[in-house]
Amino acid sequence: MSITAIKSLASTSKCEGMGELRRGPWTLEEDTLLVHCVACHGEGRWNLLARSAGLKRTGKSCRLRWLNYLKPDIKRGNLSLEEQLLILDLHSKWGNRWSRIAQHLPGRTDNEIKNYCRTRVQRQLKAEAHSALLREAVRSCWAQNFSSIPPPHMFDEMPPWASDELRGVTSFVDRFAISSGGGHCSVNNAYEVDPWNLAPTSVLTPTCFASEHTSCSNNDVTEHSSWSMDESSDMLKSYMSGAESEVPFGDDN
DNA sequence: AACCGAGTCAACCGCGGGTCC
DNA sequence: GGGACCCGCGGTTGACTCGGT
Repeated sequence: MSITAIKSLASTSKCEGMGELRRGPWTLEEDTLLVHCVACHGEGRWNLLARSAGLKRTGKSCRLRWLNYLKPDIKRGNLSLEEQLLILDLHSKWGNRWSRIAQHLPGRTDNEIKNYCRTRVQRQLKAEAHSALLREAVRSCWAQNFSSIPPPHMFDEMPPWASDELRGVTSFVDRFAISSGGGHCSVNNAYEVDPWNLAPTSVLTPTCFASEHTSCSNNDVTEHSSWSMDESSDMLKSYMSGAESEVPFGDDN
């Protein structure tokens, strides 16, 4: 297709009246036109480039389209584990400096990394909400079965006065949370699948404890795919009685 | 088959910094 | 010095897809 033909297409497609700027998704014709113009004139001077190409787009829009989608060395597809770990690492160092992080991941754009992290953060927040749900459910379970022992803060930050017994239960809850994470994921294989799942509160299944029957399972307890509320409280009781080994899952760490 | 909610991702917006006149 | 313009960054939006019901 000649450049004239492309220009003609771009100027007539869905755009009435000269001077009106097009918005929304880019058409194939616009993409082709932009690629051609960048090949001729190079990157930069985006407003000028947009005008000279006859594109009814802002320079900004052209730049974004080129950098995030049309540039030849853009990588497509899922992020590899190495890339995910690198993002995790760099994000912990630099925070939301997406472009800076992107510089260390050849072929990945800041937009892509930003979207990736946002998705993870949302997932994390949800998981934390689920975690709160679990804590509340266990709290309620506790209230029914261990009413003689005050439960109020046992799943929050441990107060100085907390007994070793209470600390032990917190440990139990934490281990439960980790072990039940991601449906069928132990901590180890969750890490292999997705390093962001390493955060201890990020791996709860939503239905754990929240419904009448739990649906927790993990690699260590394949035989225990369904625990009732009673069974859960039994587990708490046996744990409290010092029979830690009876808790039906091992230490994933 | 239709609907709905969650997840994904391309694109837009606002702002700040740099440069040029 | 300051106004206009350009560029890049990070935040946000909205369309689309897909899986579950």
